[in-house]
Amino acid sequence: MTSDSINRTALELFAECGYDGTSMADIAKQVGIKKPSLYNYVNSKESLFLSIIDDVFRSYVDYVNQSLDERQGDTVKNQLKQVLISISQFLSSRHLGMLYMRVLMFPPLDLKETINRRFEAFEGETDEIFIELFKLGVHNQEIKDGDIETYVQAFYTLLDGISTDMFIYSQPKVNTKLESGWYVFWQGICV
Amino acid sequence: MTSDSINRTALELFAECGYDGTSMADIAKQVGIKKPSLYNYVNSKESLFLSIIDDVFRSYVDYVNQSLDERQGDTVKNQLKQVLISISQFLSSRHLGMLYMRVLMFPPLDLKETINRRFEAFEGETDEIFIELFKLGVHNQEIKDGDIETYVQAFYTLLDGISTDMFIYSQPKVNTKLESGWYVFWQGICV
DNA sequence: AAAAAACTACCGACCGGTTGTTAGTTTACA
DNA sequence: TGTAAACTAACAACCGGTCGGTAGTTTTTT
Repeated sequence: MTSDSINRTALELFAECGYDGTSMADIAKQVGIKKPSLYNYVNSKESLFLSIIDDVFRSYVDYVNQSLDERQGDTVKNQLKQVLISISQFLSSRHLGMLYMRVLMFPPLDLKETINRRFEAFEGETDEIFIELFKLGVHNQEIKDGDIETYVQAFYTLLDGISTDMFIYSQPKVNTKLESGWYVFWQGICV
Repeated sequence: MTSDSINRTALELFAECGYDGTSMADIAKQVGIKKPSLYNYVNSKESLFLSIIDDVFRSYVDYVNQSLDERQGDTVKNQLKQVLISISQFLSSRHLGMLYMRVLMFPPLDLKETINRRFEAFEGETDEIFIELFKLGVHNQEIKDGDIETYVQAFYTLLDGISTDMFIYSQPKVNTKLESGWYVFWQGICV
């Protein structure tokens, strides 16, 4: 389907070159049609971009949820580490992850507010999951009895750190950083 | 001086709108001159951008060095936390920090290699400092005797996480994350 | 001290090329 | 034959960058 091809290509180019760095002509060329033909499938560059952003956010949340489901029943330690690995995998699936981070940190200026609103709608979905997970860890006596909120925030920060590193350093370096960050984090909260 | 004003304005716009999102006309307008007059001070958009990037990298390294110098003789714990705070301050000076992160993570595609080369030239300058600091901490029996490289990498990851958060969350939220991240990190490595 | 030359700072007009987008027309398929 | 999807042609607006030229100041020469 041409429509799918347009979405795939737009995702790739927006991720790699940014919103301003991607022209409709670029997209059309890579799809294999002429620029005006795009408008049989798309209302505007802006709406194409926004619809793709929605897909990206949704994929992210789904990915986290799914990878946790698969490990349900496992130790909290293993579940948490699995999340770290899953998210680093999601982000390393180049285009999805790249666009996710790019748009979160540096959205095109005129779309900033729109994007922020859409992001916050997704953000809450993951919060609850982690709070429960850390509570369970404390209950199971895997994790030191302390302020849950502190643990969650520290975990998010670790997550953001690794996410960022994926775009700066090579894959092996990122793995080292993941292992190091996780090691110290777990030392910091385990009983 | 007009030349200074151009540099200040260009830094601001490149940071806020990105390379592709900033036109020479935009810069000129904000400086208060017409576009052709810009070219009395600047050879090209590209060279203007690269010279500003160099300034940004240099500022970053200088800032870290200076904030460490001021705390020399203090406990390693305090010195490390000071670095965290200093860098979050540097990054929160909106435009310098914003352009630093933007260019590191999502450089304009045609300048990617050039920028990477310039970054690596600066990167090494901070490495040595941290290794020595952690070694000192172990020697002073503030820090558990373990793999120094692991500690440094975990610290960098914490740093990157907080840096990233500055662009996603509000200042109070970032402070919470900094405190949480630091608390767990230090718990993870202290004796 | 006066005249000439050089320099600085700036601008309007313009270049070739690209941007997102529309209108009207042809092609392919059911 | 009708409909969907592709096309060509064109649009106004903007892009980075250059040109020739004009004031006003500074420096050099006579």
